[in-house]
Amino acid sequence: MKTLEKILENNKVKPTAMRLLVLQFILRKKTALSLSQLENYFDNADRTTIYRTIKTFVEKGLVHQIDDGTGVTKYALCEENCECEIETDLHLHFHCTKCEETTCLTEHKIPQINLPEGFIAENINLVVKGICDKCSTS
Amino acid sequence: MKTLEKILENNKVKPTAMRLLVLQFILRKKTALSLSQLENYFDNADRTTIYRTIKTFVEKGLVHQIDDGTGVTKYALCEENCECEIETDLHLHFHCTKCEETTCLTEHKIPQINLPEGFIAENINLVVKGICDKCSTS
DNA sequence: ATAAGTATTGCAACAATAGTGCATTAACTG
DNA sequence: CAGTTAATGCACTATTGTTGCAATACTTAT
Repeated sequence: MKTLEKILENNKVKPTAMRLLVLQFILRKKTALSLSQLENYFDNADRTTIYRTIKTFVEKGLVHQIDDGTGVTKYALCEENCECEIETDLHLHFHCTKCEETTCLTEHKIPQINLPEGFIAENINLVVKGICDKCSTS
Repeated sequence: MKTLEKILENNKVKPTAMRLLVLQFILRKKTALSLSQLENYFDNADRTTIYRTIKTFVEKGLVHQIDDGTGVTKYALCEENCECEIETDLHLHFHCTKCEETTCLTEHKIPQINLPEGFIAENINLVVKGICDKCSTS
């Protein structure tokens, strides 16, 4: 069990108070979260600080950015040794239309995609929308 | 060769001047386009009218909406008898990072995706980013 | 310990996109 | 032609994402 400080230091991010709080919040949440969720939670903190905190986390490879098709960028913790940017490691994301939560399905890699002649793939984003496990059983 | 009016009428959209112009523009473009592209092209037309025109087209199944990961919604013509909303008909979209155009790869269907227990898929969005055929050969 | 430099934070803006409410105009129907 | 319905234009508003700059806090060399 690593401390929050350790996690930040391992990713070469200086552990400031705000960063520790944001990291703690992300760690607790199982699903991906948006900037506005963070803003609401830390309602006495500055919007810009949260924005830049999360940007730092993304740059340093602590969290990855998710475009789940809602028009709002979501963020979720990277797995250890996660190589989000490498094509073969790309997993798919699930957005529940009922609870509106976005989940990383890290075990579900994106299948091989064939493109027409001349098209060169650099990055793939696959988002499935529907009802998540929690919502389908309740 | 259908007239513009016919296309609109077939989709139960009243053919107004603006709608005909917008449809003509969409038909000419091979790639998906954004609202701001339409706004720039019809620079003397009202933004709201264009906005509502395209919304009408989406509702009536004339065009489909594409989330290409740029944060800006794109629109492209549906194929004849296109059933965009039906899972089996979903094709993938390609966004070129060089020319920034988004293309429908209608021939490339989305492969079967396996989800964990309890997850129910309703819709799938697959966007590949990279270099398109035109940009890779020039 | 202190001065100088660097990193972080907070505040105030701005821009783009998406969307709504309402009045006006155009089109359609009896 | 009057009355109704649909479409348009204008004026806003909200949200998200983003930047510039000043104020603080943190580090490091002297």
